[in-house]
Amino acid sequence: MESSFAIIAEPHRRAILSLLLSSERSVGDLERELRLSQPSVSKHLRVLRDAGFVESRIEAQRRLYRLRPEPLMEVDEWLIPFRRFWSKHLDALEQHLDKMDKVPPAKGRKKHEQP
Amino acid sequence: MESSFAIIAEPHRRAILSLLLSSERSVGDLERELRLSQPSVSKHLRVLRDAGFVESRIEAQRRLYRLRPEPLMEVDEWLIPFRRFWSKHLDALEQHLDKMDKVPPAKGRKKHEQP
DNA sequence: CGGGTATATACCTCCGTGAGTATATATCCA
DNA sequence: TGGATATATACTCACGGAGGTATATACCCG
Repeated sequence: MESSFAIIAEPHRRAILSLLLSSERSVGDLERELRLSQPSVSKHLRVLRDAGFVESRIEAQRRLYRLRPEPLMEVDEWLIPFRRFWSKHLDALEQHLDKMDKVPPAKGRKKHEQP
Repeated sequence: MESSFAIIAEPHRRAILSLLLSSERSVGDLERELRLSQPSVSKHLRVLRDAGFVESRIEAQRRLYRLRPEPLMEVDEWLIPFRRFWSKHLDALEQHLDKMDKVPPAKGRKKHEQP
């Protein structure tokens, strides 16, 4: 019951997902491409599969893993209000930076601003 | 130098970011809203600030924290190729959006708001 | 100045997790 | 059938991170 966010916090798992973007791969493929031990790859794939990020099909002794969209879509949806936020504020930010660029810091003296 | 993904893997930190969407808040505000000890809140804010997710301004003895857009934009960018991927799987997309839809299905196709 | 408030830091503990080695399971082929 | 290949699981270890308590720091106001 880990959140999708926790799942993709792991760099190797993000790498796996990115690799699977182009085509499905076997555990051995990923092992070589990630330069990680086979059990580690298998365990990451287990986590990803339990969370619905990937699914596998069997071909002979191999298991071919491929992407599934749903969990990352949840992450994408969590970002929606933040996208609204930064599209609202980016203009103001640019204006602000622009002003800082032209006007030297003339305001009241700056004290310790290191919280 | 933790990745933005690791930062937002922590549920309390995501909660902080969501709260800051509506308005800036002091540590005490967040402490009450999260029901977390003050030092824990401060530590999460420290992590968020070091990673650029928030910034603070001083008002009397309080520190008011507000959102900064950049780090979440990086996350958003990482998702771009995956969005392309799942837009190829329109069936699953429709299913998912239908499930998310609060309004009972109107006749025929529905339209979903999208930024 | 001194007491009250607000926040940050130090220190400790506990738990989860990622990595590795060794082993089990499964499938193919000669 | 037996050996080779491919993947999964069991077990262990070490490290980091999140939480709490206690304390330091900073600012306000009477």
